[in-house]
Amino acid sequence: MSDGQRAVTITEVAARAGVSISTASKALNRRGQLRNETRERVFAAADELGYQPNALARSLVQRRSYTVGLLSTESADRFNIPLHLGLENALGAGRVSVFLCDGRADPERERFYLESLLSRRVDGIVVTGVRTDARPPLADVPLPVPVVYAYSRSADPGDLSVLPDDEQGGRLAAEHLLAAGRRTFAHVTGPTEYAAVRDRLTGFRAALAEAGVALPDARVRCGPWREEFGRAATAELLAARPEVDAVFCGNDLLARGALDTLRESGRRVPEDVGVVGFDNWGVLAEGARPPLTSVDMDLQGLGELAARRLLSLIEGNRESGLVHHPCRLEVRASGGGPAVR
Amino acid sequence: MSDGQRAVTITEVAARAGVSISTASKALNRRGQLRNETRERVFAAADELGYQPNALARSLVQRRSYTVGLLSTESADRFNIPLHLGLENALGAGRVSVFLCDGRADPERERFYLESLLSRRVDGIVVTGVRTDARPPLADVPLPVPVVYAYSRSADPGDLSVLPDDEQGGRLAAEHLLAAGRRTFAHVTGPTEYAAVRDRLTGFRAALAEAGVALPDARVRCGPWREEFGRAATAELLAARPEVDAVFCGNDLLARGALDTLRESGRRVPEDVGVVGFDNWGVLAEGARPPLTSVDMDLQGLGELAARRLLSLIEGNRESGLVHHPCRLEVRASGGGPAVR
DNA sequence: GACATCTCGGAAAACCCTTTCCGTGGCGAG
DNA sequence: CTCGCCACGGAAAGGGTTTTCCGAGATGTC
Repeated sequence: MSDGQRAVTITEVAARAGVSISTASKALNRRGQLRNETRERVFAAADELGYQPNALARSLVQRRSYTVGLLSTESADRFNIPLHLGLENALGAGRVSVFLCDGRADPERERFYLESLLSRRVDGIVVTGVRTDARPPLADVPLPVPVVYAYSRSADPGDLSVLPDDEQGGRLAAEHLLAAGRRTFAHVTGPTEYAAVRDRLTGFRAALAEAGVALPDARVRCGPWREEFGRAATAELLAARPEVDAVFCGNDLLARGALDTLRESGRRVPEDVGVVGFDNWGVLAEGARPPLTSVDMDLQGLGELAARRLLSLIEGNRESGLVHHPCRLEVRASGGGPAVR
Repeated sequence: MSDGQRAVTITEVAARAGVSISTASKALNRRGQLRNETRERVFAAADELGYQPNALARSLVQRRSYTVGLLSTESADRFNIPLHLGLENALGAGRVSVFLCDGRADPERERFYLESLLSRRVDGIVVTGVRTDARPPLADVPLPVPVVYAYSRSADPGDLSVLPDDEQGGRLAAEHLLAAGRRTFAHVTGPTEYAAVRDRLTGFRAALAEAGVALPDARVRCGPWREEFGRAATAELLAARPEVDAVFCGNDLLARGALDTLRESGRRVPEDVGVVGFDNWGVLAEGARPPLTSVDMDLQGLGELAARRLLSLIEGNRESGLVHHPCRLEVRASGGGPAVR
C-alpha cells in the first residue's frame, strides 16, 4: 500500500552477496560461468531483499520490451475476451505482457494508441476486430514492429491475418444437420456485407450440394444480427415453406429467435426441425430451449495462433497472407444430430 | 512491417536541430526557458525524423511508468469490458496505458501476474472481479504501488474498493414497479452467498416497505444464475401466488427466463405483470419480448471512478474503504412504468 | 562603468540494468 | 618450467531519457 521506499536494485543485491553487479546479473539470469556457491549467494541475497528486477531498465538495454499491444479496433466486443485469453496463454509462457487498447472504431483513437504502443517499444502488435472483412492496414508507412491481424483482416496482402474458417464452419453445420436426416434447409443470417455471412453460406451450401441438396436463395434470409430478426425471418420462412426441417443461423442470437418462433409455431426441436447456431456463445446457447448446438470459432485457439505467429514474426521470420483456424461444433440438443462424440 | 532500423533518438533530433540533447529534451517537453525559434527548430527536426520518445527510458528516469495493471481475478468476464473502457477513458487522457492480466480465478496465476506488473513498475493496479464479496487482498505484504479494487472488494479495510450500489439498484427496481401500480411482488435471483444478491434484495425490500408493501420470503427465489432457473422459479411463483404482478430479477438471464414463463402462462408483460432485470446486458435485454427494463450498474462509470481514485492514490493521497457508484435504470417496455424520461 | 538580473542553452549525473571484454589464478600437458 | 586453457568474476560501456546545475552573454539600473 504505502508508496515511497525505493525499489531494491541489483546493486544492493550485489553488495549483500559480496559480488560485483555484473556477477549478480549473471547469477540472476543464469548466464556466464559462475560457481554454484556464488550463484546461490546471489539468489539468497535477492530473496532476502525481495528483489524485483526493473523490467524498464532491462528492456532499455536489451532492446526488447517483452510486451505486445492488443489493439482492438471495433468497439469493445465479447469476441476480444477469448482472443485475449488465448494470446495470454501463448505469450504468458514467454513472459510477455500485453497492453490493451480499445480503438472504439475511431481511426483517430487508433492512431493515438498506435503511437503510444510504439513509444512504449512493444515488440509487436495484434490488431483485433469483429469483422473478417478487409480493413485498411494500421498505418500507411512500414511499422518498426511486426503486426498480426486477428479476427480482422488487413487489406495489405503483405500483412498477416489470422481468421476463423467460416466456410469450414458452415460445412460443419450442414454435415451435422444432414447426419440427422434433414432434407429441407434454411439459413437465417446477418447482413451480406459481412464476409463472414458470405463465407458461412458458401461452406454450408457446398456441403449440402455434395449431399445433393439444394439451398435456393428464397430460403436464405439476411438481416440485422438481432434476435427479433431471427424470429421474424423464421416465421416468414415457415409460412413460405412449412416443410423446412433444418435451420442454420448465422449467429446464436438469430438462432435464439428461430428457436422461439419454431416452438411457438408448434414445431418440436430437434424432433421436427434441427437448428444450429454460430458463435457458441455460452450462456445464450445453454439457456436456449432446447440447448443450442452451435459452431464454435475457438477464438481462444485463434488468439493462441495469432500469438505464436506474432512471436515468429518477432523472431524475424517473414510471414504474410491469410491463415485460417478451423471451427468446431459444440453439439447440444437443438441439432438432433448424433450425440456428442 | 520491416524491423531492423533503429528507432530515432533524441540525440539525432538534437543534432539535426543544432542544439544539445538537454535543450532538445526541454523543447520537446515544453520545459525550461527557450527561445521560441529554438523550440520550433527542435520540433521541426523531431517531425522530419519521425521521432518517438522512448517511453522506457523516460520511465526509468522519471520513476513513473505511466502504466497501470488491470488484474482481473475471476475468469474473464463480460463485466470487464465496460470496466476497462471506463478505465481507459479516465486514464487515456493522462496518457496512461494499461496492462491487462487475467488471473483466471487462480491465485497462483494472480501472484505471477502481480510480480510481472511490479517488475514492470506499473504506477498502480486495479483489481477487478465478478463478485462484490470481500476477497483476500492481493498480497499479504504492503505493496509498493497503490491498488484499487473495482467490482471486487478487499477484505482489508485499509484497501480501497469501488463497487456498484446494489442496494440502491434494488430500490430503483422497486420504485419503478411501484410507480406502475404493482402490488404483489416477487423476486427471482442468484445464490444467497453473493453479497450482491443480498444487497439487491435489501434495497428492493426497503423501498417496498416504505410504500407499505411486504415481500415475504416465500416470494423470493434464490438459485443459480441461469435462464432455466428463471423459468422454473417463475413457474413455481405463479403456481403458488397467481396474482403476482411484479417480478424483479437478480440479473437479465433470470429475467429472460421469467419473461418466457410469464408469456407462456398467458400473462401479458407489462400489462399484467411488470418485470425488471439487472445488469442491462444489451443484446439480452433488447432481444427480450418485450424489451427488458433493467438496472444498469454503469460499469463504465465504475471503471472511470476506479481510475480517478487510483490516480489520486498515485498522487500520494490516502483513501480507503468502500465507495459505491450508483446504478441507473434503463427503461424499456417490460416494467410498464412511466415512459422513458 | 560596475553590478545585479535575466534569458538561453550546455555538461553531466542519474535512472537500473545487460553484456562485452579482460584479468587472474589454478590446472594439466608437454 | 612453460605454455595454453579454463573457470570465475570484475570494470566499464552502453541503452535513451530527464533534470539539476552552471556559465555566458544581454540587458537594466544607478
